[in-house]
Amino acid sequence: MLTIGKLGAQAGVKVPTIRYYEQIGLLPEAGRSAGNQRLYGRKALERLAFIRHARDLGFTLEAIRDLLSLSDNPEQPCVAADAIARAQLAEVERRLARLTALKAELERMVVQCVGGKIADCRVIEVLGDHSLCSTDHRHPESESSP
Amino acid sequence: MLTIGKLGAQAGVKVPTIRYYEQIGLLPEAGRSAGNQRLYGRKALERLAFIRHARDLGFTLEAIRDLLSLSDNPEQPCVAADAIARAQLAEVERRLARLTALKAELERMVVQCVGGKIADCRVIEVLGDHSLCSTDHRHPESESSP
DNA sequence: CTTGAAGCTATAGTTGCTAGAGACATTAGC
DNA sequence: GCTAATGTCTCTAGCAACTATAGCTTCAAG
Repeated sequence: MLTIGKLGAQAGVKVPTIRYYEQIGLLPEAGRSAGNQRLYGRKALERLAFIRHARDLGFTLEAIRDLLSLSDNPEQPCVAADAIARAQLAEVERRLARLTALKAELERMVVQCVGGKIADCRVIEVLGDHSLCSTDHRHPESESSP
Repeated sequence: MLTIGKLGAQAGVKVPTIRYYEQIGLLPEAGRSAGNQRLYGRKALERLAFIRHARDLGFTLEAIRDLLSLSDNPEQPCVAADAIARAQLAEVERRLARLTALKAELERMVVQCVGGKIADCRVIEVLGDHSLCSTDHRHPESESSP
């Protein structure tokens, strides 16, 4: 049996994060020791490693919740899991495209900066005037995690 | 003079977001009409467009705060602005590298899925066992906005 | 003059954690 | 056996960067 600290160390997840996952129902409530400390077995470790790995791959907690409930029913068809993974892949591809455009624009910006006064600075100037941009990097369509 | 709605429409920023920017001090407090409604001039529009553009390029509000105060002092040297832009470029490049690795892993995952039962699903299996991965996509080093 | 859109304030919710306070449990060294 | 150092407990609040809601007032068109 593992205490929460050992579990976290083995799975690569911080202790408060584990408690948070329990709180939102991603992990089942752990058994407790005589002194009220959480104790975990191998199954909990596997489940937490699954979550950690999926987070590393950028899945949201909501998607992970679905994937976990799928993995809890091994007899069901796997189309749903496949769909979640494909959606995540599509999301990653959209972000890649967007970041590539941003990179190009930022490069243009810093390359043009010749290092004089702010009044002559291309960085400030370009930020103030979108028409100086080459690509259309508007409409952020959510850039967030991850 | 523009009402907050017109300003938002012109700059491509939602009305509550403008009020939020004012609240956190990114925009100065706007003048008010007789009926206590905010009124904006050309300068406010330029400043908001600057913010919007920088957000589109992924700068944090904190970085934008710095860029704005730089642009308010046009006689200062522009190294600071350049540094902020370069830092943002480096950040974008790190995210690109990471997303590229994620994309490869996700592709491997979905390609291997043959569509049977969950018990045989590669997606679930790979998520449960990191050693099945080809790349080391661990240590997220903050994937967040944008 | 009325109606509907747009504005106002203030508060709470989102995602995925992270940090802190103050109290109890466990373990290592002596 | 004792003490000190960790580790764990609960609870609350905070982060970014907004978004949404409620309940009100003001404005512009017909």
